[in-house]
Amino acid sequence: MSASEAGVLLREVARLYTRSQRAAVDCCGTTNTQCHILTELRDSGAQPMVDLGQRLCLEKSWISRAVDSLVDERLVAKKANPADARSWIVSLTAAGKRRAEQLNETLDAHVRGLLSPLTVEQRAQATQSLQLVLSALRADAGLDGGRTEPHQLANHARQSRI
Amino acid sequence: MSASEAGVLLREVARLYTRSQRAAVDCCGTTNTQCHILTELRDSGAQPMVDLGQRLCLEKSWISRAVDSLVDERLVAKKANPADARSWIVSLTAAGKRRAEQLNETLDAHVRGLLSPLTVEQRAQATQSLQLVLSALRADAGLDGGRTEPHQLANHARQSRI
DNA sequence: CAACAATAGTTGTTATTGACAACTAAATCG
DNA sequence: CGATTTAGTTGTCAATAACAACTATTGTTG
Repeated sequence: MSASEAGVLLREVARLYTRSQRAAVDCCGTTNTQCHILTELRDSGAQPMVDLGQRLCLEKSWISRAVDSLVDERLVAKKANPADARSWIVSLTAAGKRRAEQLNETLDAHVRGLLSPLTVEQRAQATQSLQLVLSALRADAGLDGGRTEPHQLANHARQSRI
Repeated sequence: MSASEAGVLLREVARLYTRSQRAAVDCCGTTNTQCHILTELRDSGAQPMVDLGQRLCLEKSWISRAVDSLVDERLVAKKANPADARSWIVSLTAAGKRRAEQLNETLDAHVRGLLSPLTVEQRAQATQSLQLVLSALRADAGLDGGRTEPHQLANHARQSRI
């Protein structure tokens, strides 16, 4: 289990889970990222799009379109931000809240099913480890200046123009 | 850390790592999936496309195009299968082998960097857990009849040849 | 052996995820 | 006030992937 296999491991896990998850989410009539936004709004409350983008480490254009699609489905609402006329406050509608709950249950059930072959201890350990990996990924994606490469999300700082 | 958060956890890890990895792989001039195929060929040797698809849990059409793109780059070669005129044996070229090595080193280094904030024990635990999660995902994706949904990849009872 | 079903691979089409660039409008700072 | 930064929108592009329809072979069965 040398560290030299970690690359392949994470890669496979990410790829296969993304696929697996799509099927699970599908059944609620929602796509993966919509689902993310809903969850984020549920957990962090109403917020402008920039915040949403930063929290999810996603680009503003992507957020903009994803949010619009959710607005079309009446799952979220865009309200004018009294503090800044350029920005919208995005929030869950009642239907959005319901959908978010439903999605979360579905996804949790999905993962529970997925990990059901593991023992209780293994599952606990896996959850713990995933948490650590997630923190590391978050740090890499947005919060430090990613030595590996800039990535445009990792900076805000430099990259002013050009 | 109740199990009820596992859904969000895996989801985030998968999403963020996929993104993070793209940047790492990019620098070798290879895309994520090409990278997968190269690694698989390196690890399992020359094989027909069907096998490749089964091993990676990917659809034949996707494999077909991805392999073609690698052939265009002279990283893999398609040779007629003497045992079956319908199929090609896909193998790494010398350049492909080199690229596969390079990619693996790059990805491993990437993950090592990513997980460098963790302690040695945490990393070991994470690797172990990821392995378990991966097995679970593999089982879900292809090898059992996926109670969640069939998924069309779930149907290869035997691996006759090889 | 001929008819037919299954399999390998190709091609066309579609959807999702996401980045980047260019733009508008509003905010902030000197 | 003017220059710059920021929030969001829109357009375009690439990667990832599934599904369906098709060709060509292979395997099976009456």
